[in-house]
Amino acid sequence: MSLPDSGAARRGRRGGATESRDQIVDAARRLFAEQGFEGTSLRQVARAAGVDPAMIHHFFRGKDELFALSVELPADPEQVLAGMAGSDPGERAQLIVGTVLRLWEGPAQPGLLAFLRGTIGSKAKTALLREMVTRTVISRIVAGVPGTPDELALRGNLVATQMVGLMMVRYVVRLEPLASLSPEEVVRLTAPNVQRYLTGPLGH
Amino acid sequence: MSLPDSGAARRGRRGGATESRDQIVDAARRLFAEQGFEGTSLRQVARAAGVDPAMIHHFFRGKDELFALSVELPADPEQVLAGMAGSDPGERAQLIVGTVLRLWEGPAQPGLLAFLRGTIGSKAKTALLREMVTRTVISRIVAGVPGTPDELALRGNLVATQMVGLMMVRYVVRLEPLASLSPEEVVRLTAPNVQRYLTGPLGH
DNA sequence: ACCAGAATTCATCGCCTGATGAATTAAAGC
DNA sequence: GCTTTAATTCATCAGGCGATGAATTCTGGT
Repeated sequence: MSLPDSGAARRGRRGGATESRDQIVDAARRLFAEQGFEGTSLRQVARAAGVDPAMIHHFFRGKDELFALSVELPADPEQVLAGMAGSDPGERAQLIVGTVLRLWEGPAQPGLLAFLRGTIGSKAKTALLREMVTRTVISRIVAGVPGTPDELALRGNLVATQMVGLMMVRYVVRLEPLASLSPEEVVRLTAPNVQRYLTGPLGH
Repeated sequence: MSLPDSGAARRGRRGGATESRDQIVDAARRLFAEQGFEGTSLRQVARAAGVDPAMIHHFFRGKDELFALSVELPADPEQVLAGMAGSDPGERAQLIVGTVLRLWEGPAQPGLLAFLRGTIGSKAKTALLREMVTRTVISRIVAGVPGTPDELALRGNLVATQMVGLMMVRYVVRLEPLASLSPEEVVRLTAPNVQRYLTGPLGH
């Protein structure tokens, strides 16, 4: 008797390799990307991962830690932006757009979406985003570009408008036809304007 | 005995003019803008409005309706975009950027922020945003621009990247110095690139 | 073979959520 | 002044939330 596996999971450690932790992180990444931080419950994550909700607290300190780890960028910014500072400022736009697109087209996309959704959703978290973007991203993008510090800060902001807008429209809102274009075409279409912000004349 | 008004509000209708409904909407707009839809509870809204939580259900059908009404744009898109289709396409960029900035600098800002935070936070709601942007905004922006329909759709997308990016960087993330620039300067700096997307050559 | 420790589930806690219905009070209509 | 209607609060519901602690079962080291 006692049908061995009638749906309800048995208690205690499962047989075979242990992969629950990864499944939790994967499910969390996906759900955070779709619904944001507040919109996603730990029970939802556990259900999607095929796991008991208590497991999440076994592996992580709580929802915040799970979010931080799920959203952790697969490649750290310093590495992604390596080579930026050394490149020719006069041709850097293609590199910038290409790098951003390569990042988003790869496996980091769910994490990046989760990061955006979770971050933009609350005022407090956008402050962290601002710091991070200003210090680690923009500073590298304008490195080596001629101009006063004030001017470079402004040029960095302007480049950011175009890149942020591109990410939002292509990956978050997914407007067509832009969302379906090949990365090469997107670079071709947008890089010239990015280059003008970076090294062209400011204003009309 | 029975201290007449020791903090706790008495039951029944309040004296004087009735303004609770407006206070609820105002508080909701502010909180939705700061914390997004999921991150804001009705009890929080009621507390901020100085009102019992049940009032919200007295005036509105539920959280969704309150959100919809709080976030309702003070001016409808058709009115804001009036004159767009009739303007000279060769000089339209200044009008576009100026219109967007004027809208955001005015009293609509909290509502717009709430709309963005609430909308971007969830996948389902971005679908509605996409429809609305495509049908009522982009179609008007490219009206009268020469080109095939496919080309105009692409041009509209590209204009959207720049405008969305500008809104995100200036009003949501608030990068400096861009966030503190005068609207005129922002128009001067960004309109040329918008104009290229609208009527200039596509690609390098 | 044994045992320490990790993985997994269960039962439960206290709290907050959105929502409802009844009771109370003031305003408006007549 | 009486009656109807709207505004306001209270008490309460069922359900979901994040979290915790104990019980159970497997793995790995020795």
